[in-house]
Amino acid sequence: MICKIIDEFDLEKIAASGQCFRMGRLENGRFFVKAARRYLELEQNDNHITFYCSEKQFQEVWKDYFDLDTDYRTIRQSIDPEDAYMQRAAEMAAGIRILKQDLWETLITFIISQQNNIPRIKKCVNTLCDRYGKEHHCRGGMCYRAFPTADRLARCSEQELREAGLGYRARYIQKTAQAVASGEINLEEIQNMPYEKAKETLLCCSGVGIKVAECICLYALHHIDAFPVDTHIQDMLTQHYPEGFPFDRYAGFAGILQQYGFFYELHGKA
DNA sequence: TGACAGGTACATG
DNA sequence: CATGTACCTGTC
Repeated sequence: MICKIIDEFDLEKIAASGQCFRMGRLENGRFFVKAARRYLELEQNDNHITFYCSEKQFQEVWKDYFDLDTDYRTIRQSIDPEDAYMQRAAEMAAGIRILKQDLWETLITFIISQQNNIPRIKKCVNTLCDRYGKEHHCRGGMCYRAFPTADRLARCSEQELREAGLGYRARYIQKTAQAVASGEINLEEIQNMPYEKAKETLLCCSGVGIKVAECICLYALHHIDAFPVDTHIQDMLTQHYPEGFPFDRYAGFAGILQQYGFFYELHGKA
């Protein structure tokens, strides 16, 4: 285990931010994160964060995953002082990070997210992992399941996926898994594309529309100009930005502000 | 009880 | 191209 001092980092908020669906709190107060085929536990005391992994794994995996090289305090400070709504939202949501998640896992989980709520999204994702994910063992005997591969999901029938609780999204996931497994959609190429090109390519996947494509660009590819508009963000835009959101003013970090707004809209404005 | 939940595909005008 | 509608399923 290793300890780091990290500013603007809040595990509770990140777990509830709706970017990832396999992160949560354990009974002993620690948090766990399952990402692609990895598993991590961590603990927070103010800005002291304990990572239960090696320094090597922290450097190679988690530093990047949690976007620890980005200065979120400076970003918050660069919000327009006149923009009272965003000031409020960002203060309330401070500590959230834009994660850099596995592209394949993000693609599937955000197809699942459509017309869906967070508890059920989590349930669906866990069911997929339990049924089709490879089993891994940690030191200490604890075991967990990785997110299933495209090849594995491509071998599932639509009916099988429906029985995993996916509903009408089963067909989308079956087709998208097929497209990725066959190479028709090349995720490695998408990793290297600029934002607009990546978005356009993702839109070719069944079940991926503009909103989901932007979520994938933001939460997996780290294109922080991506700005997914869901029902909550639509409410925010209607109520607080009737003249239009100032994308020019916030160029280069609009996606982070979207995340602050989303969290603020979703988790009470008290 | 029906609307709604972090939308999308597909059919029309 | 813009608008309308069906769609799994659990929850309030």
